[in-house]
Amino acid sequence: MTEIPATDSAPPADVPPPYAARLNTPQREAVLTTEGPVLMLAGAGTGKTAALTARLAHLIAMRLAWPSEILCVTFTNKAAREMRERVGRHIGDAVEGMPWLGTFHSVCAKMLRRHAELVGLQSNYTIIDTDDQLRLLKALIQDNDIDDKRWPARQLAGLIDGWKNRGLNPADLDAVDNESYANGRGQQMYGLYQQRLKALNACDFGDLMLHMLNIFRQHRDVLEHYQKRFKYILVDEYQDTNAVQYLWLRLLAQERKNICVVGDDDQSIYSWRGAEVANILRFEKDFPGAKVVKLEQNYRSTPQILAAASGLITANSQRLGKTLWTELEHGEKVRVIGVWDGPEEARRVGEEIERLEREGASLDKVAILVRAQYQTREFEDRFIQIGINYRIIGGFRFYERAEIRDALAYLRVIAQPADDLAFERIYNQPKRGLGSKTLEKMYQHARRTQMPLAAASLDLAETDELPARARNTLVGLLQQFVHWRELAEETTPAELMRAVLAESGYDDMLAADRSAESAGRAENLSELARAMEEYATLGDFLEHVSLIMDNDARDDGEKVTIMTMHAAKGLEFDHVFLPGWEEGVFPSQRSLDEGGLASLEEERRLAYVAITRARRRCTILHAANRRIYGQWTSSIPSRFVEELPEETITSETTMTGGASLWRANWSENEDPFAHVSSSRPDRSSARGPGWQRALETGYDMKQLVVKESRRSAASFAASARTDIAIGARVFHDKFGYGEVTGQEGNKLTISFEKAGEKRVIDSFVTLA
DNA sequence: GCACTGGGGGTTTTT
DNA sequence: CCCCCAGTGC
Repeated sequence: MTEIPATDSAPPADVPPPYAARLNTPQREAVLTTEGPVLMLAGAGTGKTAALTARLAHLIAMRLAWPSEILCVTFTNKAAREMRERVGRHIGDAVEGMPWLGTFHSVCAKMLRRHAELVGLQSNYTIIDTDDQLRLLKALIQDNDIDDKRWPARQLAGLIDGWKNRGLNPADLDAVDNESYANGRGQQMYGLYQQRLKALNACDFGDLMLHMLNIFRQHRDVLEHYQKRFKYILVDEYQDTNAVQYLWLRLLAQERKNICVVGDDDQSIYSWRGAEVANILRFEKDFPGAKVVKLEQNYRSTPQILAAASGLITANSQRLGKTLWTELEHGEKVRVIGVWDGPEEARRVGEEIERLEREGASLDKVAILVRAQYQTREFEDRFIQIGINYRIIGGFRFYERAEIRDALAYLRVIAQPADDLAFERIYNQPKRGLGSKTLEKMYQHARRTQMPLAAASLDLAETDELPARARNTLVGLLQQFVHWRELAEETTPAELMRAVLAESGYDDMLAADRSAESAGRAENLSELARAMEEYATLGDFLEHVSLIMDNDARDDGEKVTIMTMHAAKGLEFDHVFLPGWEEGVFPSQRSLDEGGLASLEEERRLAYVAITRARRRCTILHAANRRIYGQWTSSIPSRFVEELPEETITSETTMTGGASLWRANWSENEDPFAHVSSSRPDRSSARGPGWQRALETGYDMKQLVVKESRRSAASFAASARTDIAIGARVFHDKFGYGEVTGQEGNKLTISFEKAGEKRVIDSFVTLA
């Protein structure tokens, strides 16, 4: 995160308290304006975390509130952790007494433990994750004879999440919402889902907020209690709040109005999961007389990087408007590099990183930020090949791994015998010969008797409903659970888990598994046990696990970070590489197809976030050809490249422009593309003289780019080869011989003799 | 109950 | 192209 600035132009009036000493004027204003609503508009890298933590320290140091009387909410555990750490540096151990510093969800979970009965739950309710949610919904969909092919559980889960994000209970849905699932069964299914959760004494992530909002709305006494308690409210990343969070905050802040929100409308990149930029845009209306403080001095990036990002974002229409500036000395311009294709892009980035290494840069300070997860692959392949250490953030998180979820499921059943979802997950894991037939009977019985699944199973095992083998197995398993429950009373959670893994046969299963992953799985489980050491009770641990799903990979050595732009928000790196700036990749095809202008503007904000992660150097790349889902597609540079102010960038290319220019400069028989489809690791030797000439004369990419990208897809088709027609027999380096069955611009559909039907770029084939 | 095969689908991600 | 799931066959 942003460092506190070392210099400050404004002289302090008195001797400032230590927490305010290094703040600039607007930062200090945001810290010292304790009473009334404050909107802190903090641009990227302007020290908002410093200001926020100083404000917390100030409130406590001035005795305006006890730590326990301050509500401070963030979005991620990481942000909460960092805040706690930094506040701790100012106020010392008192930070331990800040029970209400946390994520929206953890704060709500804590409140809900106290008031669970008001929404029909017990205080030891389970928080289920997406996986459980999907399994539950799937069962409900099938029970209600809805075709889950046409109406997948994923979709319903998405809709329900969306409704909860908007603060809507089943009864609040309008006709349109209701129609959006299975021809008017949205409301019904949402209602059934909520009932089922209640029966399981469980809630999903969305419920944590929604239940508390419902409680605040229906129980004035509870609301007033918290309104009185929280003398000051601080909210980080306010531009990311969704409707339910907004409503929740507004209720809490209504009484005292001492609410300080921090955010940057230009960094709002989560609207697709319910965040509403409008919340920050209308703060002044919601809280009349709000003090607005703008943090505009950037301490992170060079003027060039800042200017490039600022120039880009001005293309957006809906902005509060800020002008970032910096006192940092000039650095390098943002580099824009055009390459031929994806593999070359990865090679190029690899070379650049090796160069940085030679210059003494730490790999920890280098990041590759991509639009979508699939883009990471190319870099991973390349880095393995040339031996650059890297880490990929995202993808599967620790607690989402199957073995971890299995282990947790055992613990959940031990802690809460009524946790059907957990029991269903492990009743036959490791394999005990209990299958779907048995499960069906278990469920039947559970439904009839209104018992939890585990209890019903025990009951069932005492009848002749099940074959003897299944009966014995089931009884044995349930007896183990009785034993483990006793064990839980007398041992630590970590010890308990080790015992469970050993006694359940899970360890044996992994040991017997000869697959490549099994060793890693066992390793993950011991890591889990290690993580459990710090918890005193099983309940404590389970609560933390369900809320803290992050895994900050252990740091072993310097590594280049590869991650999505979304995941990079709030981080900074000396050197940032931004590959894949092509129409359809970034901005993503989907944002272009759906969502209209708003969605495009969100992509642009994402570009802004991405560029502003860079402290020293920022390199943007785009490729002329990319393989997407196995199909080669020619691509034009992203419109965002054009929108970068010309004076802030330098452009270079390893080609003389787009594919069409190649063709203009080169006769077919010299086949300038030969090197592309070759799999030789070093292709430089395959570059024709024209390639070299192109590099030597240094074509001005910028101009070529503009010309190229202003073309419509249709005009691109004009550059298609005229020597190939449907029915032509052609040869392709990779796919062999085939017959052209379709032609669309420069893309051919070819029925290959061996490889089947493929879509390829015309320049990749020769007439046979 | 388990191994294989074919079809479908595939942004961004936190809690 | 690759992964996941569902459905089929043993």
